[in-house]
Amino acid sequence: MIRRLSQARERGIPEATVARLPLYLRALNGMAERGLATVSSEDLAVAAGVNSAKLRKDLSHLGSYGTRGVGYDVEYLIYQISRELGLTQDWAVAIVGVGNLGRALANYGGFVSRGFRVAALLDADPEVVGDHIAGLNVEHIDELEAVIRRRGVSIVVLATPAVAAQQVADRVVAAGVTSILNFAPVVLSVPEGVDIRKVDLSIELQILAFHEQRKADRMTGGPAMAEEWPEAVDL
Amino acid sequence: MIRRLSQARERGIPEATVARLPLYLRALNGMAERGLATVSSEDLAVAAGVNSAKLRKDLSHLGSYGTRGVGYDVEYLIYQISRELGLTQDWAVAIVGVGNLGRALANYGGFVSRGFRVAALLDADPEVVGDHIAGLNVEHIDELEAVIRRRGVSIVVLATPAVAAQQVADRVVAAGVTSILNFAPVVLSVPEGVDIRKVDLSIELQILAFHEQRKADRMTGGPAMAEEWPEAVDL
DNA sequence: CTCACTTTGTGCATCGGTTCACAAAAGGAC
DNA sequence: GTCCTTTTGTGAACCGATGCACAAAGTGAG
Repeated sequence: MIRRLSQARERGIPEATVARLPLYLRALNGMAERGLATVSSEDLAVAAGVNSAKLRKDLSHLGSYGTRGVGYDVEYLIYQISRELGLTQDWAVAIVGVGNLGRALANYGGFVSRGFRVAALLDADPEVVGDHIAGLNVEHIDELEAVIRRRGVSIVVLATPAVAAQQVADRVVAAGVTSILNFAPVVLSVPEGVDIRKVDLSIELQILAFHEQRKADRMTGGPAMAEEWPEAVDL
Repeated sequence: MIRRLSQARERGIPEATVARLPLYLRALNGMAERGLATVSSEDLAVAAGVNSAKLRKDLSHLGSYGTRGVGYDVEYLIYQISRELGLTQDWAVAIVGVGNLGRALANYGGFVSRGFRVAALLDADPEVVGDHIAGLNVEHIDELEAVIRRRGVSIVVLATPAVAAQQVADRVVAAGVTSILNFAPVVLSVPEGVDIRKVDLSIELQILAFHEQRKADRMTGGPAMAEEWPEAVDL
């Protein structure tokens, strides 16, 4: 089963594909646990909640890892996707901000799943510094740069209040980190080359509300035609 | 300042635009607090972290609310976006699953921001049922349908373990809810017409890891050419 | 070997979204 | 009023992603 670097592999996997690979990986892991040896694009697509043509095109960007008439070898595909995502190595993650959310993240099992290890918890509040959470000692934010350096942290999760986020981000970037997962509801500004992903609960809710309103409007026959300012509006 | 339903407004705002409106809204609220009366597309775009052409096109889907040579009236635009997103009404949200994450969400201030109200907390564990969190009594999951009905819940946040998520989703949908925000790492299957948004910490990390690896590869001059199975791989 | 069947990998048309670049509109100076 | 400056709103080119539909590649039966 020798494979060469096919024409499809010369670097450059579409962003949309990258975002779906973890989904495939999760579905495949479930299948491996249930003892399946091979899987068709159709079955895997259903498990991952996408259509099979898209799945095949996605996988084709990694290489030609399927067998026509048979499907994909589950273990082999798990390995290839893991390698492509960089999960065959160990990533040290630091969580900054140990409020409710930070605590939840630290304890979140799936976090540590494959390849990731929470290596540090940091906070500015002397009240929580020193606490033991998920087997880790909460350290003071002053230690940020030292901790990043000493433990080889390459991904930082920001779970601070909104006002502190940019400041922490600046320090983290200055310390050489180029991957940030931001839970604070602010638009971070970082230099070229630093990747930021944002998770924003409030935005997700607002998008849902938009569609929910749409559905309600459709029932009652269009919106209430209130295009203008209402007579009294609280500013 | 009379405005008619311009040609642009006949229903149908692009999904990508909807996803950015909350961002604009947040930036505008900050500006309103700082007392700004009007704002140019350029300034607002910078504050929201997008480019100004995109911002103008997005806003043009809502109607023609700017003034050439001047910009947008901050308060008026806040009102229009809020109305479009359905934030002028009050949405009752139920959180199912009061583990670390559910607790964090219940206490999350920005959650209640504008238009949203946490109306119920539910869990299956008798140990946590009855607890008081964020001013609410945690109720037993058996009460799910009754609570949804009685309190007019229209958006449900799933923060349950993965194995329970689909089951809860089914019940929630059967109870008439058509908007779900899912934090459980599973692909939910729901009938047509039900909107699901998914927040998945582990997937976000994996995407970051992919890019981080890319950056590292670029430094060291390409990947290690390990196309094949390694000699020994733990399966 | 041949034939029937399965399933991958991909060329191609299509679609939605982004960006450029500019005409049209508004305001202010005089 | 005219002219100049600012800034919006949008047509049009572009770009990436999606999905169809099918040839190519593999399996298995006879």
